[in-house]
This record gives sequence, C-alpha cells and structure tokens, in this order.
Amino acid sequence: MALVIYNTLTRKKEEFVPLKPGRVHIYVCGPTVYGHPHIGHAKSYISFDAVVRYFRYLGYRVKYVQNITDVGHLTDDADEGEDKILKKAREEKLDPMQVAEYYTWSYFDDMQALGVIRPDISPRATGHIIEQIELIKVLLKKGYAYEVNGNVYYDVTKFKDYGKLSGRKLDELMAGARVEVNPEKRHPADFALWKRAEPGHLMRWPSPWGEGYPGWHIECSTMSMKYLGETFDIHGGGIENVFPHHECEIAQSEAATGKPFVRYWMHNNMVTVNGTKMGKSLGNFITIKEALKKYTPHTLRYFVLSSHYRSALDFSDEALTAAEKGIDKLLATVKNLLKALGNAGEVSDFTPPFSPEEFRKRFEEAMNDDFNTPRAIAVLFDLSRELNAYLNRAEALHKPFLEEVNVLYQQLGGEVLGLIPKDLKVDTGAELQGSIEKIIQITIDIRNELRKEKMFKLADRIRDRLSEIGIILIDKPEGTTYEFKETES
RNA sequence: GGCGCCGUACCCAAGUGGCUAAGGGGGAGGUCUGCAAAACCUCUAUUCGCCGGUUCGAAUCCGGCCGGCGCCUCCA
Repeated sequence: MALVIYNTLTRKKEEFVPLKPGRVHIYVCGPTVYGHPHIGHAKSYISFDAVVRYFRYLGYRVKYVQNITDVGHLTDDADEGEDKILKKAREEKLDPMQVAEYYTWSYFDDMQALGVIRPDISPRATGHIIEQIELIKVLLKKGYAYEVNGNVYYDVTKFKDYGKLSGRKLDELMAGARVEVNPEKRHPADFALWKRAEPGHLMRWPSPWGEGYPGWHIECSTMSMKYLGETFDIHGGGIENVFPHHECEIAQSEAATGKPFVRYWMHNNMVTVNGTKMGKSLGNFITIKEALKKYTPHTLRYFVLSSHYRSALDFSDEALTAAEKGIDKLLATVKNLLKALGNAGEVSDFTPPFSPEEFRKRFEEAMNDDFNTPRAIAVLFDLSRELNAYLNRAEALHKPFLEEVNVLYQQLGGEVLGLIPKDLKVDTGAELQGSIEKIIQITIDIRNELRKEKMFKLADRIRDRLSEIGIILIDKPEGTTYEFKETES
C-alpha cells in the first residue's frame, strides 16, 4: 500500500508523490520564542518528528526546515498591540534578542529531551530580514501589496485563490470580523507585510518604506522557499494556523512566484487540558519542563503517538499514568529480548514461531495510512505478545531469530517512533554497577538461605526494602534474578 | 453570526460500507510461585450519542436532533 497523506488543501487522503523522486522537502511552523515550550509543542513536534523519521526509514532523503520566530508576532490585535517578544523583554528588562535566544535554547533542550530529532535547518526570522524585504518588494511590484505611511499591506482582493486552504470567503470574513477595522487597510482581511516602527520600538530594520519590522506571515513564505524551493512537498503546522497564517502564506508565495506553493498541507490537532484548549495567551498551559518532572520522555512520546496527529489529545494524569504503564510494558519486553539474546544459541531445524516480516508489513501499512501511529503501536504490542509467548515456552532459543526480532524493534519502535532507546539497559554487568551488583547478589544469596529455612517474613522484608529503592527481585525455579525499576529511558 | 471537527467498553484509543469492532490502561479468573512480581492464557462493547433514511448489508453513507471542541485575534 502506498503512503497516503491527508491534505488539508483537498480535504482528502492523497497518495504521496514527491516533487523530486526519492526526496522530501518539508517545512513545519516552529515556535515563537518568548516562553518555555508547552505540551502542545510536544504533540506537534513529536508528531512531525515521527513523520520525518518514517520518511527516512522508507529511504527518502529528507530536508526538514523549521523556523524560529524571534520577531513579529503581536500580543493582541493583528496590527495594533505590542510584539510578544518585546513585551517579555520589557517585563524582564532584557534585550529582545536575549529573550529570543534564551527561549530558543529552552526549546531545543526540551525537544532533545523528548527525542525529537533536530530539523536540518532552523532559520531565524531576524536572520532573513533582507529576504523578507525582497519578497515584499516583489509583491508591491506585482500589484499584490500597497504601502501606507511606512506600512505595507497585502491586498487580499487581488489574489483570487484567497481562502482556498481554509474554505473561507472574503465577504464572510468581513461579516465575522471581530477586530476593529484598520482605516489604512483597503479590505478588512488585508494583512501587514511590513510594519512601521514607532519611536522606542526596539526591534527595527531599515527598509525602502522606512524603519520597521516584518509582518507575521511573511517569514514562513520567505524561509520555506529559500531553503526548499518555490514549490515544495509538505508544509505542516498546528490546525489553528490554517487561518489566517497558512492562508496568507499561500497568498504571498503564489502571488510572488506564480507557482503552486505547497503540495501537501498537514495539520496536527490541539492538546486540551481537562477538555479545554490550552493556549499561550490563556495561561493554562503545562510546560514540557513541568511535564518531564512527573513523566519520562518516553511516556510523553508514547502518550502523543498513541493518538493520531489529527485527533485532539486531552492531557490528564489518568491518561499519562496509563501511558506510562503501556510504554513500560513495551520496554520490558525489549529488555526480555535483549537478555534472552545473551543466552540464545543455534537451534537446528528451527521453525519460526511467527513471522517478523509480517509485523513489519502491518506496521508499514499503519504508517502508510496517514502516519497512523496508534495502529503502528498496536502492531508492536501484538509482536510483544507473540515474542513473550515464545520466550516463555521455548526451551532452547534460536539466536538468529531473536536478532531478527530485535532489529525489528530497533527499527520500528526505535528509529521510526523513537520509543525504544538504542542503549536500553539490560540490568546486567555494566562496569560501573559492578560492585553494586555484587552487593545485591550477596543480599539475594542470604535471602535465599532464609527462604530455604522458611523464614519468609524476613525474606519478604528484604525484597520489600529493595523494591523501595527500585530493585525488583524475581524468584524463578532456576534461581533469583533482579532488575532495576524503569524510571528513566 | 460564518466555517470546520468530534461523540466507539470503566478510562485512553484505532477502525469510516461486509470475515470474530485493533491496541493500551483498569477489573475478574487461571498457569507459574512458599507468597509475590513479570510473562502468558481466558473473560470484560451482540454494539459504536439519539432518531429516521439509503443499501442485500452501516459504527462507517445521507438528513435531523442532542452533547463536546476548534477556527474566524497571536498561538503547535
């Protein structure tokens, strides 16, 4: 089955055909860096991380660009109000670029913690002022924009396709306008490409229209086309950006180049907390840093990927606790596998108890269907049940077979979903832990002597106390083993 | 007011015209165990918000209603 993607532009699932064979050019709207990233960012970027990882798994050469917005987004009204970064800078008495830099790194740190692979290019808006001015000049020259008092606006009535992504019509936009009409605009839906800097405005650049700063949609058009070409494969972002942000991007880009801008538009759904939207300006958001105090990165990743990217995800402690149990179960199985791999050998006339390739196929079918990660995860659980059953019942284990299964976990659960760490600890003989392990072994030996003497109360106390510090004893007919409780990666 | 999405078991969540409605969590029982833990096995929705309609056949398509959410203002 071919890879299909739900395209917001056509509202249908469409087979993915790259513009250049074997390559994927993808742009995803990045964060505005004026605060610590929250779990909504986590959902968005983990989802697209899985998309990019899957393309790479399929063998595509991917060029993944994600902007860092360090200027330009305003606090309230489209054209009035104060730049969010400037606001933060004033509140914290910092240079705006200090604010942007600080939160850019906060973002990178959190993404790394969540196992999100860095985009190939993370262009900053302030680093592309010249290119943005050039694009605005083209739009003016082609008659799609007009200047008033050092402000440049895009004339939406000139672009006949305006509304094709979001399904909106200009007259409807007028009727529903909640914002006071800016008298400088010819049409209420016109949007700013360049804003004149008032005296005292800290972030300002010279331009043909005087000192000012770019509007909020122009950076994405500029930077995506600069690095990916005038037409590229995929543009992703949050569903709330369909209108106006992405609609405006299309208007700017296609007006300037006369070519289709993006072939597949992908939009991920929102995170809600207790059923209501989480937004930066609502102040009810949970930062990734807060979430990571309570849950492991793998739990958060698993939680995000266990629902589809186009579904809304409700964040609650119950759901996260269930997710934690789920991912622990998956990781426990992989650990069992790694342990078994240690004592496995060659079994003559071996008959495979199940077909690993069958599971790979099912996994790929799920991912090919618009990146259906919940279904893909379900396949991994089905595989786990088969594997555990084999590990339990087989008296002699066939090493090549276990290795094949291990590769499957590493590729599907590891490389693609980022749920299974490459260096998963198998709780045996790590050098650093050598002496600790000897001590545990001594404790176990003594406890087993107690058990032989039927002094179970004391034996259980030893097990309970060890359990309190995260060492779990497992009594089997062949003897006692132990493992460290999974707390991190 | 306009546009759009969603409602599947106790919870989370796939499935969107036809074999037994995935998977995870939780719960019940069992194998194993001195007891546990882990793992495995069995059970836990004759039914998919409600009401009509289309169809040989619908959770899936159409219409209406009820409920929840999002966008139309910066937001992932």
